[in-house]
Amino acid sequence: MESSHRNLTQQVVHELGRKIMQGSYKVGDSLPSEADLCTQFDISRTATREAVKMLTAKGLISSRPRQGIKVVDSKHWNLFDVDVLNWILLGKPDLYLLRHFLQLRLGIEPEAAYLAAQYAQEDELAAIESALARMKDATNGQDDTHEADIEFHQSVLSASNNPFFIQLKNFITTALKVNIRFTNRMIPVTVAEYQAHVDIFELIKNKKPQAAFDAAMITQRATLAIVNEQISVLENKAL
Amino acid sequence: MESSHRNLTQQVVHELGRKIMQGSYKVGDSLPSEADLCTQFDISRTATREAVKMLTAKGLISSRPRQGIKVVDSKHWNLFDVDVLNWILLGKPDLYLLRHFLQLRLGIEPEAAYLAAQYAQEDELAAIESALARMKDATNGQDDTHEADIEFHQSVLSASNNPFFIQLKNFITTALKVNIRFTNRMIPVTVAEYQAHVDIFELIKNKKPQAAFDAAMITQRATLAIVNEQISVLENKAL
DNA sequence: ACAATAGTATTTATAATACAATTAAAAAGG
DNA sequence: CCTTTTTAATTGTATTATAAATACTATTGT
Repeated sequence: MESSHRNLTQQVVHELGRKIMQGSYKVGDSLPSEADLCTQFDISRTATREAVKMLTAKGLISSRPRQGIKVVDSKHWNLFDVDVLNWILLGKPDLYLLRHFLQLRLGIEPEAAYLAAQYAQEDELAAIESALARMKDATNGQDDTHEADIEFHQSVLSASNNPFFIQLKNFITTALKVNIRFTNRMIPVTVAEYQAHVDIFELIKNKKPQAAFDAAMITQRATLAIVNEQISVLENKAL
Repeated sequence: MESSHRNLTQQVVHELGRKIMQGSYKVGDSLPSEADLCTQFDISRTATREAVKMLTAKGLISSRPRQGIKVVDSKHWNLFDVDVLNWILLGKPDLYLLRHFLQLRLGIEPEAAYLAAQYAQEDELAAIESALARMKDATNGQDDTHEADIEFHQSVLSASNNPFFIQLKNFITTALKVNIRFTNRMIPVTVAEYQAHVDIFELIKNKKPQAAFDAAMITQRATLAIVNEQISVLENKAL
């Protein structure tokens, strides 16, 4: 038990949530009944039921008398919930999932840059700049590459001053982590990548929404194109 | 009680969730203790605790011994949860909220159209076309204007074949409903609006991703510009 | 044989009670 | 004044009992 600092309910939520998102329990499958879960986890019905309710609240399962506890259709899953996203990450993300993440990032991030260029306050600009400084250090191996990258994208979302974009920080963070799994480079951020980020920041700072949008869009489309290419190579090999 | 068909826990979840999103309980405020909630709703601790756990799972509250039950910072709220969105709708959405909704729609919908143009299957195209037919009927007063509009936007998201975009159907639906509150026209869809939707559909059907993206983007930017104008009129009046 | 009805058993829903664990705040001690 | 200890408030967990919902089965009437 690496996570005994959390209470019983939370541990069970985590365990069951993980299994559902990993596919151990598939859509339509029944989970063990309350009684069985109690014995399996060796906990009271109280804790079990509270865990079931939390997973129900996240849209993963339903629970009705006589029918039992079932995994509901994935269209009901709250994919933007921070826990659900982490459980996705604990699974085995494939290239198709990475593509899905990138496709939505393509929708969100250029527009976030646009809004940041319109609405960013001084302190929010400073936060982006601070992330950039960490990225520069990372090119010299003095800071963590991936963390700095994540911080940059998060700070742009914050600067949008839109609560919906801010809520999507979880999503973007997870998307970046999935990306890291695949690129899997231990090498530092390249100078070119760093410069692309600096360019976006400058456009935000100088209040050029459309230019910031375009700059973000171009780099995102390029990344997506690479993944699309990888997928078609893979699919041609499979024939 | 208009909603006694739901079980006790769900009723309490709804009641408390609504109050939080309406601002009756503000960020940082304490909710009544478990014991007080039991007496207020005249239910057992079991039902109360399960409701608290569900709201915790949706990121609205935290619950710790001695500290009690508190509304957490709004950046933790799962704003894309279908219940949370409905509670937002039950509040008093203002123009700023409408703008926030439109800003994210601007990110999502053009890209959804782009993906639909790439990946839509026959049946998904048929679904979009069916929504368009309802919109056309609506221009003649033979169908509900707003429902048909919502169906159109939902069917485009479905056609993206991306689970994240599909999950955002709740969000878009709520955004459209908020929009309806403000435009508040009982008049049928205008021919121009209908034609704009037809154009996007044609571009999706003919697999022109970039053109579909641009067409969706243009209409969305126009809508947002109107709201921005309304807000600046309002703010100038307030001086 | 078939359909409608009633009965049965399984599972979750709710309640009530007891005690444990946590922790913020008060009290005690230096 | 600062640190430590105690206290009390609140949630966390367990147990037991009963109610409600509902899928399945059996019965009954035609």
